[in-house]
Amino acid sequence: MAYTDAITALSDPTRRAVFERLRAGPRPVGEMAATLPVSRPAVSQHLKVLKDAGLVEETRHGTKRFYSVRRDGLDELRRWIEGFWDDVLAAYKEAADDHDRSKD
Amino acid sequence: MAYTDAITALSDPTRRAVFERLRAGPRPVGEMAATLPVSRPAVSQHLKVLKDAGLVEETRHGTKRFYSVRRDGLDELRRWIEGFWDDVLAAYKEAADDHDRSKD
DNA sequence: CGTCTGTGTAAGCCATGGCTAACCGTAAGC
DNA sequence: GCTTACGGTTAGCCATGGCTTACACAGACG
Repeated sequence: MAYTDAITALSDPTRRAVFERLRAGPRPVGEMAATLPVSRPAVSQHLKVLKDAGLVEETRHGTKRFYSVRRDGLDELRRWIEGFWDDVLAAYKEAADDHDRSKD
Repeated sequence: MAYTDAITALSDPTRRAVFERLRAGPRPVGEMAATLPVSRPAVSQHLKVLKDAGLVEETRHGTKRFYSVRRDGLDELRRWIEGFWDDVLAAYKEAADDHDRSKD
């Protein structure tokens, strides 16, 4: 059920903004909070949710903590969508075949 | 910003359950509500959200309304994840390269 | 036309959860 | 050992939104 945690975590706009900050690589909390319209504790809370959802991981360097995207977490979500996508295409194709047969 | 609507719509468990019912093809509202733990109006409301998010489309047959997955909507979400995924891999590779260079 | 079937809509209740402010813990630098 | 920098945690407030019940509406059928 991990992909559901990922979707839930990414449903919040602020949390997506936090996550987007990690697109290009690891970032410390304070740096991200400085470019966001919410307080640092809020960012910290969002990072906790992202971490619990398996989308993010933490690396400590002294008193700083760098957060980065956890690729396995993102990949689970990716695979769910691919699977859904495949099923939808298959159902669509099957419906088209049925329609073709009905025309005989 | 359409993929954000898709993620927001899919963040609710019940709404995901509704959406999953459409994996294998079009379904009328009542049939879906019968296999879900919520009332029919609730399902109707969820379908409205999914429709507004571009994830679902409606086809009327007499008094019945068949809902089906709208492929364009799902594809937008798919592409966002693919793009994010590519960026993360690129950032990871770049970091590895930097690390290699620093070892000279 | 009446009625039954299938569904959307409106009002109101209540739980979830995101935000801030205040506080606590820990590593670094002197 | 103080102080400062960097962040996680808690308490409490308030908006969002999902659910049900009651109502409205359109097409099929006699």
